[in-house]
Amino acid sequence: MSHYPASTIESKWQKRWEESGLFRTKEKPKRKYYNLVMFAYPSGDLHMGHCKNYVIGDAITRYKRRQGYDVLHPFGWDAFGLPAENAAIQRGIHPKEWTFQNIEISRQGLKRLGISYDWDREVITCLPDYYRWTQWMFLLLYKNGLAYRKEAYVNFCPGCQTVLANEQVEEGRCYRCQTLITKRRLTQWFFKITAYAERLLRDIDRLEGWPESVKIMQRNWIGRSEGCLIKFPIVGDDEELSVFTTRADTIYGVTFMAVAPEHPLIDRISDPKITKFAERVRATPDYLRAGGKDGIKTGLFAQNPLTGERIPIWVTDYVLATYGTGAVMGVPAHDERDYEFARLKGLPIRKVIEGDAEGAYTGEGRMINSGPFTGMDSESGRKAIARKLKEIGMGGATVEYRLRDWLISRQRYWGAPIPMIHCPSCGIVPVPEADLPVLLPEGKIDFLPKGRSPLEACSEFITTTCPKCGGEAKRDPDTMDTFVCSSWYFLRYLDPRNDKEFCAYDRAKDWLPIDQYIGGIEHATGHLIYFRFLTKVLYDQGLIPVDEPALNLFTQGMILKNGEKMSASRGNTVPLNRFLDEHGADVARINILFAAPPENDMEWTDEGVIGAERFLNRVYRLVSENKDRIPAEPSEYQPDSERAKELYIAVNQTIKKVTDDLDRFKFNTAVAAIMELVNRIYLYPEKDDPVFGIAINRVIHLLSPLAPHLADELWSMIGGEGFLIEKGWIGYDPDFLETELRTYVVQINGRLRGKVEARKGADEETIRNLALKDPKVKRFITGKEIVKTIFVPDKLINFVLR
RNA sequence: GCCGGGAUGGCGGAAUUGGUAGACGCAGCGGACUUAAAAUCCGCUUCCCACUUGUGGGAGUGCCGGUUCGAGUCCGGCUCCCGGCACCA
Repeated sequence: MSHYPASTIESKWQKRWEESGLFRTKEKPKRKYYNLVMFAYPSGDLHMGHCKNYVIGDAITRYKRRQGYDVLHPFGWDAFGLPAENAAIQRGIHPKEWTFQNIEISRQGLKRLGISYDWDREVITCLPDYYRWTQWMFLLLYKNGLAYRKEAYVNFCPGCQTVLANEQVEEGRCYRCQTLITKRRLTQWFFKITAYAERLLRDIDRLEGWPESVKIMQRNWIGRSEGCLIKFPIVGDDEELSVFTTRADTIYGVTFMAVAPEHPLIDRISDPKITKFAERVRATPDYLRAGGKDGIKTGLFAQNPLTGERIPIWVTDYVLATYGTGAVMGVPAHDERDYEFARLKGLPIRKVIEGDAEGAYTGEGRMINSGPFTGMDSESGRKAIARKLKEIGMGGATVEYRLRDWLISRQRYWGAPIPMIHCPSCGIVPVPEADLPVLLPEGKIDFLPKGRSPLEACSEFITTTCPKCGGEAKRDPDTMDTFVCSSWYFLRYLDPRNDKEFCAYDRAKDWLPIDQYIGGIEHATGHLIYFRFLTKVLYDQGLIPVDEPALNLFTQGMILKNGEKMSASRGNTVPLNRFLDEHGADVARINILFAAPPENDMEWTDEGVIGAERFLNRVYRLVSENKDRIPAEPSEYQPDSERAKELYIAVNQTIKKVTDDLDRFKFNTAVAAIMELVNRIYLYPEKDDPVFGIAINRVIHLLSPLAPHLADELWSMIGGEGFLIEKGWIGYDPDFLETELRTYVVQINGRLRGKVEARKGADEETIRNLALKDPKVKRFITGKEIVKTIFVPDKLINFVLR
């Protein structure tokens, strides 16, 4: 295949773009458009699998620029995190050095792809200039009671030797290394995201430009559940056992109480049999606990607050410590799990809701055996019982969420140190803001993970003085979850060199909210909740003007190779640099945009590359062979022949189609439309007809957001000035969108039987007469009666026969 | 199990509001150019049947049924695939 000189063209234009500062953001936007792609972990082996969101983001940026927006299109690096430390352990290279090498490689790759980032605003989360403000965020949350320390059973990854947030456990495994998660009882820092659960849930309704799937995932993740808190007094004790239930209407059917082995009540029992059982279950990973049913009597009894009945309390392995109160009321007749447990342990089963089912009847119905509530339906029974419980001070209606507080401590080195000091006399003291950043020590560190932070053994870091009393104290040895760094990076782009604030309010006002956010759907219940949370906190503090960060979200699919996600460990990557050497950036871009709708996963194939390359070659040839016939700035045009008019209409239709498609992220059909036009131009016989040159000129324009290097090259070949990104987006001539003559479909009983040509806007009579003249139609109609005629203007006529 | 999303030629996919199913690309077939090949350009290309060989007929968008003059599109029931959650009380 003869190639157009892609690499010459691409390096030439990349150099020119850079020299002219083409992608530098306007300081004061008039018509702002904040276009944000999720920043990246600098992995060092940049391959095609990484490129899809950059290519999409770039196409949108260039298109919006041409529509007259002042676009902010920044990029940065989510630069803290485990792989850097693992590299340090395996290869003896310092995480910082490894990270910066990778950033350099990746940045070059993105430049070679021709992505229009404003590199002046690059942020790198592992630089003190950045993590200083991550630490500042921590202190802000702390001051507002939203960062706190507690002892809890937490997810621990034996592979990474660190604790993890709920969002980082997938099917019982670590999201990074897939090691099975175990539980550990540790004192850790949490962010009180649950305080925002209701707002995070409610405001999902305002995210009109988000994919429905992401919104549903977030709603489920937050997991709002309306129910009732019920206090069961413990017999012979001042304490009560509180439970949460959505089925208060079944309270007369309680035959046992079940508590999680982590429940504080267990600590007060000294029976070694019970303690041993609880310990054993606690040590069992969640994934092994799931589904099982076992338990042991505590010997304690609770009292039903409505009936006064004595009910045995059991420790069980099936009650979750982390949901509700860590205890449930056991209603075997109406809950499958309680039923299973009761059958196993021979506990009584008491029906209190009418209804038939094998095992437990979990539906609603008329209440029976329920004292004064007997005869009510479930729903009114629940209300009445909640009211009653509230009246007697034993509970009442309440709302629970599945969402847990965000555990942000990590026992790793390569992260932002938690800016807290532990003083033997003053307790936990925050580092004064003026002392930020708390710098990560760069001396000799033993990175080998041991379940404790490597920083703990680094005395130059750990030993400090208490800001309050001046006495000797210790720093918190843990670093923050990298999702803390990534929950506010979109703000730093707005004011990246500010050393007084994380971002000046005016800058935030200029640019927020994000107009378009582009990234992977894998962040649906992690990053995309965290960054909404932090936005709300900052908004509540009056620090930014919006309480939702992004109005529109686009989640792109993955690029696959051989049906699998590209990754170095699978050995199925298409390395970026080699591909760019062989085919060029525009071929990569067109292939990515054309092969599948952007929200779908796409398979990277050699055949796809061939198609993209052939197309761009065809365009290049068209322009280079007809340079002198193509005007850079076409003047007013009126077609002077039927043929010319047809092509001119196709040109205008294509402009409209591509414009509409780009507005809706339908890059694949936009490319197809341009291909179609190019095919038509190739078939146009009269090369000296002005419409021929005009059509090619329009192709160059339409291609500019998608294959920008080639477009600028062709633009200069035809004598165009400057860069296409600076030109206004081309419009279409509404007078030439439709052909005068069109094909009307003739149907008989809804089946296609013929076609007739007629003028646009022809009336039913005309079409009917034409249709009835058609010999084929005639044949079908002969001997039958037309009982009804359906006429759709400009489209079809349908005869209903009997 | 629950909650989403999906199923269209040999393949990726298109069809904006119920109105010509299969745009565009790949692969395949045929032709032109060439000493030849590659590249390029042009044409054909859902399946089945018929013959007069370019025309006619039939079937067809996972399966079964419905609504409608007309269904890939709407409704009911199912099958399979993908994603999320998963003892959430």
